[in-house]
Amino acid sequence: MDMEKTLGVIKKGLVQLVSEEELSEKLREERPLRIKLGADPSAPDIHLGHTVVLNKLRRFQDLGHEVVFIIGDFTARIGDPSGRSKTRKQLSKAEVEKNAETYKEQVFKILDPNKTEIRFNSEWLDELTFADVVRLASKSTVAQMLQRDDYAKRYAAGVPISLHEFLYPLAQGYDSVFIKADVEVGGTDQTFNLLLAREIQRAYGQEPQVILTMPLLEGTDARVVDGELVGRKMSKSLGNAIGINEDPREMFGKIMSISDELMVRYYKLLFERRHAVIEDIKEKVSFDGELGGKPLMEYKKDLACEIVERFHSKDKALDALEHFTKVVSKKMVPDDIPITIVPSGSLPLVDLMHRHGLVKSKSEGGRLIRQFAVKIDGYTVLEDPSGVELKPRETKVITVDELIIQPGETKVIKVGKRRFLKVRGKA
RNA sequence: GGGGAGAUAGCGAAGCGGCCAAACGCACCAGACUGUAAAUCUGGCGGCAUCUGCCUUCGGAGGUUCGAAUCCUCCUCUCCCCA
Repeated sequence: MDMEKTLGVIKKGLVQLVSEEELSEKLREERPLRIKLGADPSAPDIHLGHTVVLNKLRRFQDLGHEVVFIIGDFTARIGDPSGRSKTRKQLSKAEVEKNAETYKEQVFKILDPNKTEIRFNSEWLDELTFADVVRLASKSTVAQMLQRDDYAKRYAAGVPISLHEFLYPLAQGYDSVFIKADVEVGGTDQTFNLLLAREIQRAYGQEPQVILTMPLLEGTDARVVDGELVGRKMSKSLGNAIGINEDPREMFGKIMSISDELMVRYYKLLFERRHAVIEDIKEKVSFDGELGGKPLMEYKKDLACEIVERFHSKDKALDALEHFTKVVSKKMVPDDIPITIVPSGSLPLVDLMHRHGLVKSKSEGGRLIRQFAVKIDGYTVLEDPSGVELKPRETKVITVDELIIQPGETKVIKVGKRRFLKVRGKA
């Protein structure tokens, strides 16, 4: 493959490249480059946001380069402050090890294991003496550290920054020195760390790594405000992430709940080759979803199917699609709810819901019944119809305090849209 | 070393002796509506009991009071200013 083409593949979809000249230089050496990827094992679930970077690494592997995957077991014990408003908690050694295992297993859903070298940074960071650390720290300044956005913000807002947090980017830079990284890829939130690593490498007499930053994938809660897509980055702790190991149906549902504009973004960042589709959808989004041909929702279903298929299987994707259509679109009861055997006779309903995890507390159960959120076999349950004015509704209404169930009889209790319990009376 | 400010439910933030299980916003849950588990609107959002009852909660430990998130003492932690 010629240089132009190779650069084209590498440059696709990235935000920043420092620098193209250095990269061409390295590529011309015609050796497998060492591409660094750092991972913090404090959040062991890889989500769609991570896959943007991982896909880029895979491209490098396909071009014959090797990925050095550094599990930051040492740095996890320090805590990475990236994009945080608070100091992260520190992990114990045992937790880190367990998380690292989970990480590896997931990362190879995308990366080629034969071209991946896995290292733990405690291997070299544990060896540093205090004098070494002081020397490393002298390579940077406080003013430099405060350039980093999240430090600056926290400092300005009076949110504490522990001194040890300044050591994190330094340690990460030292990782690059130790493994002799040629290239490092990260999200745009890592820009500071990536750049600092170049400085550190220089200070240690090494050729600085080329850095590539990828766009951050917005979380599922991103919305359009004044025509602009705004949203925080996908992150497990913000609760807006879709994990690649998540239950296929759950995954599917989460994708279906994203806004139309975000769908375009996902198509773009997760499936970089599908420009035609994107243009097609974009046009529809701007026309409010009704521009002949395929309805927008179908595109969203396609996206959901593709994503589920990528991380699970075609069968799982089809199952998730069917489940969604059934439960969400048609509001039907799924036919594969596990059956719970309960004593036959008369059972207090709220108790029953509580005991089998449909509601967090009995108080919540009572509230939900009052809000007409509980149905039994399709009939809405009313707590006390005598005092309540019945609104006309499509489903029939029954009054239940006690659920009466005969031996061998089966009933389905539904709470809200997607909490189900199938009970069968004990024979 | 000196001076000042602060710690409230998942988060942010009011309250500053009884009307406080504690305003409001976010998140979350439900209902309506929808192509959608989106947006919007409405309601809910400590637990147990269930016709206005009880128990746990406002950094921690004591104390004052008929009564404290609110006052006092000590402790722990944080921020700011000066040196």
